[in-house]
Amino acid sequence: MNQPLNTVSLVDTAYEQIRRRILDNVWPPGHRALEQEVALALGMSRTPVREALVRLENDGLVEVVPRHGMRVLPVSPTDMREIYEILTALECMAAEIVASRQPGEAELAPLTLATDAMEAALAADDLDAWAAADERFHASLIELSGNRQLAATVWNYWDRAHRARMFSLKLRPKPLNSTQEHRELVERLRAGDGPGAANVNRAHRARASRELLAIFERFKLAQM
Amino acid sequence: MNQPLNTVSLVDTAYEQIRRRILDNVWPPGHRALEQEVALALGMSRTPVREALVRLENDGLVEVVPRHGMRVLPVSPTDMREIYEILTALECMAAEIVASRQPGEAELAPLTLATDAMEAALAADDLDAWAAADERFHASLIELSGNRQLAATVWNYWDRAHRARMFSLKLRPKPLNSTQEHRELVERLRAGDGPGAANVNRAHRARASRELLAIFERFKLAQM
DNA sequence: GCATTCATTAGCGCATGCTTTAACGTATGC
DNA sequence: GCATACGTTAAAGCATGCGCTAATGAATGC
Repeated sequence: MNQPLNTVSLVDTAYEQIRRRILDNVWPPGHRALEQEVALALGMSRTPVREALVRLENDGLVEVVPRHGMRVLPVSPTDMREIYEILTALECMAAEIVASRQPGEAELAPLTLATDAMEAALAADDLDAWAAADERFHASLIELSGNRQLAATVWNYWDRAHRARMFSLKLRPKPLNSTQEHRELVERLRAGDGPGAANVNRAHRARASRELLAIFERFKLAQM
Repeated sequence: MNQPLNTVSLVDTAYEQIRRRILDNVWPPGHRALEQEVALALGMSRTPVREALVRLENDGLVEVVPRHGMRVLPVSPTDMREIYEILTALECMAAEIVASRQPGEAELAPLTLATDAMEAALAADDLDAWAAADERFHASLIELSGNRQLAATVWNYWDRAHRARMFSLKLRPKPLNSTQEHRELVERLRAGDGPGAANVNRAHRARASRELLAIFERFKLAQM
């Protein structure tokens, strides 16, 4: 049994399926499953599942313990702090790179559009749409940097923090400051002010990180 | 055949062995080998080799192409630039974190010792020792940050850049500025000056990166 | 000679099976 | 009752085998 012409390998489907279940909290942090069970659930043999688990372990989403199968890893407050430090550093670097390129309006359009969408979503009280637009903003910034490896690393850490972010979305105060901070960042980018852009973004991330961690502590989401 | 009590798994040994061969340039960039060949070379079956290759591909060291086995990935000048941007961002963040902790002399000792060792190696004209000490300096700084995920990411990118760094070592001018820059960085850390430490480190990295890329271009190490 | 078709082959995706051994329950001793 | 020893079980590490298919080269047509 091999993958026909234009179908993906079982390893890839296993990887995607397991990843989705984890990110969507279908398999919440702490969830355990034996290789055999996963294989059964996905309708394949243990071999491709094992390979997918190797990748997911590498991504920091699961842990594989020899006689106990896989375990979906929780994200502790410490993990979140560490991840946000990394994301802050990388995003500031991205902002500096973009600013030093003196981007034109065409390049900056995705950023302003995403910010507009955030404002609209906030007005419509649609938190999910707000989160999606916010994500688009930051994704666009990263992509504008042109650094593909940086992008790959950022996506990976975003995945790790995804569940916690989604969870906090409903618990935190309305994200009223973000749009203004985004507009300031775009302004710095437009002006070609690298250090300024980095500083605005650092402050933005520091605030968001502080708020998120506060919620974490308050709701004891140590098992998230 | 299974791993007895305190021996590592074949997957782990395969991973380490292949990684070593790549980093030590025994298998240079572009080197290709079929799964079966690798398995034979390491005295095991294809299964553990496949799993090791998945990890190595994730690390960005090799590429696996279905009918052509693994291929050791070259590091292009673009890759190097991207990697150095990432390393700069993460190391500056580490420096800021360390500085903000107001580290005592005991904590800073590994940094000063490594810098001393660099100076001694330079006086003795021992480039390998210099590189090892330089690596120790940067490793200590990262570890002092206490951010384990940041450290893991940095190690990974270091691996990627390792071969190019080793190669350039013999081609570049004597690294005379580094020790002084390191001492300035330690001074900023000691003073608890986070932004200052980050700036010093940024300049340090920017210079090193510039020099390395210049060598790259000059010697057309596109296949490194 | 160059393109196209076809036959051959071998590389690998995946399933399966074997073996080891850690985990757990049970029994025994104190 | 608690600890220790022992037998049982099943999870997973790894080897192997099967079948598919892409790659290669030969054969044919132009």
